[in-house]
Amino acid sequence: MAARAGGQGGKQPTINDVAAMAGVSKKTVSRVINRSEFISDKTRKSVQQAIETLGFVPNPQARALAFRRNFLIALLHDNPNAQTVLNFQQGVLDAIKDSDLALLVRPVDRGSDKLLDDVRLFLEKQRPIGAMLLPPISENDDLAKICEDLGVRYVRVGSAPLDDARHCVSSNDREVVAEAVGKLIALGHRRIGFVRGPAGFRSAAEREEGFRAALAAAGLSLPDELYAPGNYRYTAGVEAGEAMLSLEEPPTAVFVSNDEMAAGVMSVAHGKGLSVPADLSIIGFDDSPTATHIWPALSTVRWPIREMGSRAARTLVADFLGSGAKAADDENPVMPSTFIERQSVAPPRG
Amino acid sequence: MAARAGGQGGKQPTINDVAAMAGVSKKTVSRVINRSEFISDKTRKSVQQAIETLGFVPNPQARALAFRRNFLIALLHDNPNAQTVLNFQQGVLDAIKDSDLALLVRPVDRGSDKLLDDVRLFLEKQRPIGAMLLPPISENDDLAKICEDLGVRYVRVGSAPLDDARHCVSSNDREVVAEAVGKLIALGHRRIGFVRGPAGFRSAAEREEGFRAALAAAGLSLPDELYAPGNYRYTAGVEAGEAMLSLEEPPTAVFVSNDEMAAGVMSVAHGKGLSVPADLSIIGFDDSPTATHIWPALSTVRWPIREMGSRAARTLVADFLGSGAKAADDENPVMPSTFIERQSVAPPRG
DNA sequence: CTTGCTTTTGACACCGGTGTCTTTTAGGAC
DNA sequence: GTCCTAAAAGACACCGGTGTCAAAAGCAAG
Repeated sequence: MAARAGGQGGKQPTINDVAAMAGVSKKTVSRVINRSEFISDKTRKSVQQAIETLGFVPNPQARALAFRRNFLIALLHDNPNAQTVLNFQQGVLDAIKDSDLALLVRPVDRGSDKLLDDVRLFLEKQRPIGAMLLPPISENDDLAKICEDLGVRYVRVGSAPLDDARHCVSSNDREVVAEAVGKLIALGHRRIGFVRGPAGFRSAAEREEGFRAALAAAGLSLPDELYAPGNYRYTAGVEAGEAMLSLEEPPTAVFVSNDEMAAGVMSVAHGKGLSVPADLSIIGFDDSPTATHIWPALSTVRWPIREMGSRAARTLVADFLGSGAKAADDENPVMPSTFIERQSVAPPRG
Repeated sequence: MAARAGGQGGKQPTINDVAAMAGVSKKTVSRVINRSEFISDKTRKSVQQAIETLGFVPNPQARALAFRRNFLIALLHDNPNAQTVLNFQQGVLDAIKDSDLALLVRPVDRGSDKLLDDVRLFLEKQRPIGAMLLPPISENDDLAKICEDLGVRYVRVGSAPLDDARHCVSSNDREVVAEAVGKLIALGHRRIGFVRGPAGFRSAAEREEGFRAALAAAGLSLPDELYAPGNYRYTAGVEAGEAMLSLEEPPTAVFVSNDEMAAGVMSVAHGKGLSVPADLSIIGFDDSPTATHIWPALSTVRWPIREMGSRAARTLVADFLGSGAKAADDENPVMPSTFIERQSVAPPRG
């Protein structure tokens, strides 16, 4: 009973059915499907008519076999953060929902020494038309090279340009961080702490550079005790907060490299009876849901990850469809991050 | 240059290469790949040897075409919450990472009147071996029926059993909520507010029933002003909090149907200068990252979504592999949620 | 050494499309 | 009307596997 229900005979119509109905060869139908230009309008119309009538949908597996390419986009990530991945996914799906592409998700383990082999095998098997690399694995040049070798288009997502425009979508973390920190300085803050992201992450480095640039521009320095390492996790924020807020002369403001760690710093402040923002101003990064869920709502930098997802997908699709589609080159691959002011920033006391 | 790099001749070995090397027919190789039992040990070994030597990996597209089935698992969801979806994904991936299945993600729009057609078309095209339905769309019986019709195995995920054990993985929200609320009562709370999830969500109904059961067991009633509708979003929590905490006689504790809304209620409390938990105890649901990011850390019910993902995937795989694999039936399809005590609960004042 | 099974293996068509190359058709020039 | 060329359509192999059914091989019994 199962799998045999439905229309006439219970099977999907195939290209042969369409060909028979339109009175042409299957190759001609194939040409219509693939929008070949060597076809007369008359034939095209009658074939389209038949396709319509039968409700024909080309079988993707067969096409994949013949094309030696699957109509899929692969998303490779090492889950830096659930929200980031899902927002990105959402952006990708926004972009491909009207194409007949589907999204294949593949988490990988950047720590594994089999990383490269895993990815290569995965791409060889699935043969997607394109792959998207999320940070931090987007920073791995070997992965990009594998894609190149395998003829899989790819786009790398990062906090700063990682590759040429065809292969990269990035944000401008550095500038925006500098801008945000500039505002703290303008408010009168002089002792400003910094909590860094994990070593080896380009985003962490970019944010640090933005931070330092802002200090430098104002002639301020960053004492060692106001600099904390971190790993983008809540607990690192807690540790950094505990260290800095126990100082004899604690900072009046902190820039924290992501929202999750910022939440950790804020918890410590609350725990010590400090008022945010009156006693301590905090700025985070990402504009994750956490930023608005905590109290007071966190001033942060909105990272346009969903838009980057759409953009990355459009780049792949345009590239795949060839010159016909609007080339991606005329779009700027740098998507602006923006500083969002909420309630966690105020002038320093006194 | 691209796509032609690599080993000898630059192409993947095919089943024919293996057959030639082992001196058998391709059908025999196919039998080895598919673990057919009608094969002599001697032949099997020599074929496996050849497969090994050549590094042969069967082409999934070709198999999909011949099998009329893709080696994919589809995840259908209507993004109830990013964290939920991603955790579930993670669970699925834990379970399938050693099989040669891949995960296809498909968000759908439950509001759309084309929902059923969309899903049907998607499944007809992709022909995954199985599909997983996340709440709230898992509650839609028509979707399950479509899977059934198309011969796609499916698993529905929910807050209570939605289907028979082969087709469902669920948690026991009701009991655990009752348990959690029971603890509030045991601490001495008598005026306990409730913030509900969206209408039409089974999880919302289950949690409400658990809540009411706990009150009933203690002989307490739920006055109208302590009952707030909600939609699982932060802002709904804020609204509910504003309404309840402006009452002349505000509740001393609230059970909120998810963490995100609980964060909203907590913000309002902070804004009104109320201390949590001294003035107001709050319990949430989900154990999302938000629960630990806010201050004070939220007591909540941990919803085992990742485990449910693994379990759902294992059910599909076992079903697919047939009787050979451990049948799913001997596992209990109800995964226990657990109450987690953190800092947002205390006895009522005075 | 046959005979009669059962177990293994192979030949060949087929899944549903696309690539290549050939043939047919359509048009324009003469 | 004939010839030539470009555009359109078709024939057929092929992508890399699996299903079906027939043939070959293995083996116990006669």
